[in-house]
Amino acid sequence: MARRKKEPQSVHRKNISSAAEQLFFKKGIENTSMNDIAKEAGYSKATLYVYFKNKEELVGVLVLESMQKLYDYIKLALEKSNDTKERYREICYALVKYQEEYPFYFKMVLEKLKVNFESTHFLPEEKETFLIGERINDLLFHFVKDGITCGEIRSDMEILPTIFSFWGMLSGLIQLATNKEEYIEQRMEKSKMEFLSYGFDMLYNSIKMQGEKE
Amino acid sequence: MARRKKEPQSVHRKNISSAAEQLFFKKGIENTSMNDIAKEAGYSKATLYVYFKNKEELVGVLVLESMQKLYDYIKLALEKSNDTKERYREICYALVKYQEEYPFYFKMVLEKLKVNFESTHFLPEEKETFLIGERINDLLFHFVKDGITCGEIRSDMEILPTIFSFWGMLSGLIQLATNKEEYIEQRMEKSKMEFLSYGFDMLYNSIKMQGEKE
Amino acid sequence: MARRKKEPQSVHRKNISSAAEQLFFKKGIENTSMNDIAKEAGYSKATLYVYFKNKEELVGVLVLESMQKLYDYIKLALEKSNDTKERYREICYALVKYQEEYPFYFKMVLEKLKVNFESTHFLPEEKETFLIGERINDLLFHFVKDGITCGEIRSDMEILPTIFSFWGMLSGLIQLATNKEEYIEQRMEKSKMEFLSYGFDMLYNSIKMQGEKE
Amino acid sequence: MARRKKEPQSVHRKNISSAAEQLFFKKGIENTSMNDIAKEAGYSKATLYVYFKNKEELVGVLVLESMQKLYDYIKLALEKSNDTKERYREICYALVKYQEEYPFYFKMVLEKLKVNFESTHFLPEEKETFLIGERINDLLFHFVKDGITCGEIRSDMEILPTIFSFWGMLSGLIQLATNKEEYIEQRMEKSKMEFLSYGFDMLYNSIKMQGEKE
DNA sequence: GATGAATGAGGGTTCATTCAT
DNA sequence: CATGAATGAACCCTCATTCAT
Repeated sequence: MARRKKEPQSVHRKNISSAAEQLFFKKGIENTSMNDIAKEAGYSKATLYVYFKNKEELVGVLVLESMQKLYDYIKLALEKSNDTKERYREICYALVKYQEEYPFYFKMVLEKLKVNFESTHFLPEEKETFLIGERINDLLFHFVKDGITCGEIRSDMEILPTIFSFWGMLSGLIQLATNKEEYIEQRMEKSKMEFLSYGFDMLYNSIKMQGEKE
Repeated sequence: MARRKKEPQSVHRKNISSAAEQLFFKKGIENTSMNDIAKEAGYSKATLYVYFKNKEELVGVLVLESMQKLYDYIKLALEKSNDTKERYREICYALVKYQEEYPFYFKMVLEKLKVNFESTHFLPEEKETFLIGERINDLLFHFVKDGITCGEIRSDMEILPTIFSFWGMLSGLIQLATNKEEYIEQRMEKSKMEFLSYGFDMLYNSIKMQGEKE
Repeated sequence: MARRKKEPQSVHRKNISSAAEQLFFKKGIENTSMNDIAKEAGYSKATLYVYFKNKEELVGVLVLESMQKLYDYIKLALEKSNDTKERYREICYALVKYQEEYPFYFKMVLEKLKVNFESTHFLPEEKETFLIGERINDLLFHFVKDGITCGEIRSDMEILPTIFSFWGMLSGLIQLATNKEEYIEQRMEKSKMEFLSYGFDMLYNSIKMQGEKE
Repeated sequence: MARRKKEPQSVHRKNISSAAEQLFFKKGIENTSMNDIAKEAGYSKATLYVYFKNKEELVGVLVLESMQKLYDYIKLALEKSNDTKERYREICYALVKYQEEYPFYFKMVLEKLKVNFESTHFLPEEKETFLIGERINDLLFHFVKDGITCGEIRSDMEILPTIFSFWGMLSGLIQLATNKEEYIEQRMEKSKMEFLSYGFDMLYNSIKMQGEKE
């Protein structure tokens, strides 16, 4: 078999992680074996272990990448407008986009990633993932704060619990919309996006300064 | 080994599914092998396949059973009060209780329910359970409708999308609260239940008739 | 593939352990894979794990068996005569026979079997193995004691250290004779057994009551 | 990475074998991978194969080196005294020291030396080491002969078989003492060295000229 | 000469499932 | 009907070794 050209490490890591990503997307993480990934990437199984310590690290890197992307999406969303409601919507759409690109990571963010402060054996990726998570929180924190400052969001909100509630609710909503898309279309005659819009708007009411006209 | 007394199929199915349920709760579905279940139930591994086509079907039946329980919880919750807000809260607590008892099914409800109900062969006495999801929807439908009728819920809500949004959001919220319990406690100095209460209340605002004082 | 007839468990265990024994004999324990054993025994690899928890247990059982055999050999050796020297020789021959049948266990007895009193996770086999070891010690203890009593062995010997020294020395001698057989034949013009006899006799002098004529 | 300065082969071989030796000592031969060695030595894995045909050869060279050291130890031991018993003891201690420094090589010497010296390609400066085993034998040969000459060792001994028997017995004894150290301490209330002394002395009796008072 | 890159072959182990009895 | 017995296929991972550059 022809030996590979000398390319920077990163290229191979990218090749592998891209293959993995695709398969994870198609079949889920658990149902994707290192064998599958190797085949998809065009490497031998053993080679995978040259570039990644193990499957966990591979997943970790992918999660990290996805969170970075999520951060970018949200940052961009916030820059699109100064209007709070507008910005809120953009964030929601950012989340939808994110979950369409990284459906399993989306799930993981909700499930697995139990942040373990004590755990001493953080993988480097986990540490970074955690930090990006915090930065995303910051972004949202300021978004809510600004909204309160300019009188568009109720002033009696506690910011942190609000952010977290939104996290949980929005991701739950998006996930349900995705998984039950067909059912929704049949029963409500709404497309997934229409349904989501409805849900997003509904949720916004819960924080909107009362008396304000939409 | 002495042959088992001839007992109705349903008894064996129950024995097996009960054992499975216990193990699923303790170790999760993926980490419970058919072997484990057989041992716990006191049957031979092969016998499991007499009563269930495969692991998937076994899971399917359990999911259904859990939904029956959820139905009961919600029904009970609605009977506790006539006040809409009160009833809403009771529903939320019912969901929390349900997810604590059946954490994995809860997850599955949100995920693409892999269990293929069509191909599962139910016993006659199990068949009726099949429509359980719809009955839960009915319950909620009437709850919202009643709330609108008596002026406690905004009249411009579309009931079905509202119900579904709540499903997604509440389950997302509960799941996040469960998985990030520790984090929440450290960052917000709120217990899981306090955090959830905050979230539940927040969400209620989104459907509450405006102008109403809480 | 034709299903096996229903035979008692023990038959299969025996089949497997026999195959393993043969392979261990030919290639050593480390170089024998579960795959090899399965093939040799005519079972599938997975079947091995039906009858043995893992490779370690398989080895453990074989070691136990071999020690049982060693015990039998020594017991028999001691019954062959009343003369101390004669009995000593028989013991030596028993050891030779044992090492020819179980060369790798012989090695293990010297190396691996660090008796670990503290270790709580004794495999059952390990416990039994340990006990058989003790019984073998008993046998030898009485042999030496008897020899002293009837004035054929020096009375100033400390029995336990003597036994242990003999264990180490005899096994070392036998092992060397086995591994260097060719070399011995070329350089000394002695067969392995002749060489061993020389060594055995030499060692006997070290405990023989002085002044006694051989 | 900067290419290495051009240094004589022997330097690289030494670097590599030193690294290997350290690791072998720490983790055993089997548990030390070529990867480990490369890292420890600061070379690339592939480079190891420039200087050594394979792992086996690397081990072979190390074994040889260790035998050189053993030779030195024994030579030194013999020079310490003129008294036969004294010299015998020093030899024993030399062996103990050797086995503590090179535990695995010690084992290999007793086992069927798998290292194929014939097919190993030695550097010129390593070639001379090849006959080291014979030279050790010579040393011992003269020791016994001298002992006989001065009437301290029984004159009816055959020298070569005696030497070999000692080899086997002493190494067996030392190995057992090492592996069963804990057991010995508990059962005999002797330290490893005390036990060994007892065994060494016992064995000496077997060659000592009778009638001699110790 | 030195190495980065790659891999074939194999390690032990688990598990859902099947089938003759 | 119930099961003991058996297995194929897969799992993640490791390692000594090779070869083009």
